[in-house]
Amino acid sequence: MGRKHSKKRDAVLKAIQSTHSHPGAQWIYDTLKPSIPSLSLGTVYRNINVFLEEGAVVSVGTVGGEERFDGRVSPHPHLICCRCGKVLDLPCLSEGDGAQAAEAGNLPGGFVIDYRKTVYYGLCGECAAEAQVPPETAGS
Amino acid sequence: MGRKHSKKRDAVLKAIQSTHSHPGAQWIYDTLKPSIPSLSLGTVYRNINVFLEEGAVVSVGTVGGEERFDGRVSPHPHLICCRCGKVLDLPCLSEGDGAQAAEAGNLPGGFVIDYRKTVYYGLCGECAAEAQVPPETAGS
DNA sequence: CTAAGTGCAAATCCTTTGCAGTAAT
DNA sequence: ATTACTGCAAAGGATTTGCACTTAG
Repeated sequence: MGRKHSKKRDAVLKAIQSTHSHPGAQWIYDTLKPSIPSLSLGTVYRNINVFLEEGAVVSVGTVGGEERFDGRVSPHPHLICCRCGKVLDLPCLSEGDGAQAAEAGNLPGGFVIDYRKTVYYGLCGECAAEAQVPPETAGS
Repeated sequence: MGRKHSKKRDAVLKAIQSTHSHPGAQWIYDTLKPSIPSLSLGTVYRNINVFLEEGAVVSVGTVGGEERFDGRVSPHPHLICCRCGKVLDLPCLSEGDGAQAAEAGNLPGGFVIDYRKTVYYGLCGECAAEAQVPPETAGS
């Protein structure tokens, strides 16, 4: 139970917190590997799970089969680009705004809500632009 | 492109639409296998992907590593039990209520929203009850 | 007949785990 | 010393895919 200090764990957490890219495990590994050559992917996974338990990191969800994380743990919605998989924050909206409505009642069979996740899907700026003129289909 | 008729495809769709359990591929396979012994899991997966493209089915998200689907395609929030993984509908709330706010503005870099997914996490009635008196820790 | 659908098994991909060695307390 | 942390590689589980065969149009 008692947790010991670990440079690698610190590095993994810092990597997650230092980016807005909502990274997956592989990204963290690739990013840290150059400066910590002895790092292994298994350690990245193990430490991510530690952070999730501690609440130091939250999961944004799964994009293209890969779980993505966020070091900003205050509840806020996310935008996910269906085309490139980019994940963006939507800081303006509080995640709590609608939760009350649901918590107030109408919940099936005594369901107790803990937290909410809201994700908006669509196209990021770049992909929206490129979608106008598809790569190969440069016709029209 | 032209799609042909397929009894197995029909069966998979009906299976998804006939339940409120928001099934995963394996559940669909297990459910249909007895009545269609020649069914294979690969076919289930292939057809699910067809439905997703067509919009006949939507993905609720990934629960415990498994993707879960919903035959009710009108946007509505879901409840997911963190303990048993059960997925429930929250039919009272329209999924559109908050989307406008986000679509109105403040979107980073020209992001274009297509649709939204809202999921509430917590404990379903049964798990909330059982959580009071944990299986092994029958103390207190 | 031609193209789409399917079973089967192998292949992928992401993630977890067992074990033996390393590091922190 | 004791216990946690880690590398490595194998294991696991979900999903996809190639290929030969079947079936719908």
